[in-house]
Amino acid sequence: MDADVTPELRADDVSFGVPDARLLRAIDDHGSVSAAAAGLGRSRARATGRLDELEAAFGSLVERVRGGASGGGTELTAGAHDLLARFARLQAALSGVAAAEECVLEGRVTAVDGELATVATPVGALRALAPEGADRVQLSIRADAVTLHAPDEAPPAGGTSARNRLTGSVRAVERGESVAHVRLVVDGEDGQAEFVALVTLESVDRLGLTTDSEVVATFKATATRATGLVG
Amino acid sequence: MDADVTPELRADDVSFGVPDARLLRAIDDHGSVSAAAAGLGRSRARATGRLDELEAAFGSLVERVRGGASGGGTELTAGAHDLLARFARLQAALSGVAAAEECVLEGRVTAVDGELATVATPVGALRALAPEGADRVQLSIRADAVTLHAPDEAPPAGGTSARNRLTGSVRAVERGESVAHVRLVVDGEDGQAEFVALVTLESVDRLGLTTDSEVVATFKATATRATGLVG
DNA sequence: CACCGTTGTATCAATGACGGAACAACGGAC
DNA sequence: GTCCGTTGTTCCGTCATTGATACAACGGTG
Repeated sequence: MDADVTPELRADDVSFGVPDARLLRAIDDHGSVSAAAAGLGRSRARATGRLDELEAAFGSLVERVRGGASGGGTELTAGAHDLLARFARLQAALSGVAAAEECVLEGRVTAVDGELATVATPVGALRALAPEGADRVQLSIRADAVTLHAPDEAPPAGGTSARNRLTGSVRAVERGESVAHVRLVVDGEDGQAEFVALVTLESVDRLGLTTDSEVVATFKATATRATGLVG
Repeated sequence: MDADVTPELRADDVSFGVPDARLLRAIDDHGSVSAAAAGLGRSRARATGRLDELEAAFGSLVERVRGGASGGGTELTAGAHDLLARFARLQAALSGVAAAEECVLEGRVTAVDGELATVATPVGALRALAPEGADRVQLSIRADAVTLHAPDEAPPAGGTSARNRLTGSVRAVERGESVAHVRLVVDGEDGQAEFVALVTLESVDRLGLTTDSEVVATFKATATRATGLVG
């Protein structure tokens, strides 16, 4: 089972999505709507109409010329480049999240302050963003949100904005080409949990992480999400 | 302009999305496909067919009974509950990312090691995950990925897996109900950048953050995304 | 037995999205 | 003037998706 995500940027009830980004990029490559549409296997009339629709919501995206030495053509505006850049950032961020490994913990909400909740879990009380009214929840802590520290150099609680902090031991270091998944075992009074952190190989080496190493893991409350559990 | 996201879980070329989650939840609420479909304004025949399709890909999701004291009915299996829980986690994580403020920096890739790149930016060299072949890039650093530290208590570079570290000063603290956006100004040799971190009010108070406070910001290379720039 | 309310199954019609096709117009080049 | 390759605009036919509808079957209840 894989997670997939379809990103969209919305303005005035019009959504800019993957096919739209493809169209703009093809226009940039070919210099015309005709060639772009043909290259994408789309009808030119539809592509033109879509550009009109997008422009009505997002502002000027293309400059179209009919006639001339080359017969005419279409170029992207700076606004289109900005929109494409923003879309690319969103897509990269969302794809990264969809692909990330996570540690899932069940827990009970014991205190609430606005959207922030304190959740009792097998490995202790953790802070997370939670929906209103949730009681029994699951916490998701993604591998790219977990920072690892050498135990004697971990930041003191009062000196950092990372509100969650656990001590555990390394169960495995799975090295990739330039990053590694570090799997931790954290023991608590009410149980045990396995965490995973995605860190650079440089961090693995600098921290001297190997099986059975002791390590401190920190992660932000504002990057930790709780969702309600039913059934 | 708002970012929107459509999450999906995929298995065997079948995608489980928002309408599917709605259907399962309605079945759980009503105890029958008939009532669920009616409540959602969908055709029962289609809902039944969709369940068949989803079960073929994701395994048993419902137990259906025809006849009986109540005429029959349908209940969710444990597998369905697990699927819904996973979908909820994915949706929460993606929605959080789509809604997060970001700091965007333009830069140039100066070194590459697998998917990890070193990028020269106005505020110095930063580490990020980058697509292959990118030269001129934009870095996106989300507010929920930035950890703030008191300058005298920031973790030393060798003792933490957070590979990016900058010193800046607080320009503004925008307090919400339980979390705050802390805006930082970071000066570099080649320019200046404004960062934003999303932290709890507790962190603001513990770190004593106020306008002009000096602060150290750290963020992981594996949570920092670079995307190519054109045009 | 009839009735109830559900599930199992099949069919029909409507709708929206889409590509294909075609005519008109433009501004250079020859 | 003709030709070229583009844009501007309109219309047609196809296809996938969907809700509505209807008959059959089930297992209790009275």
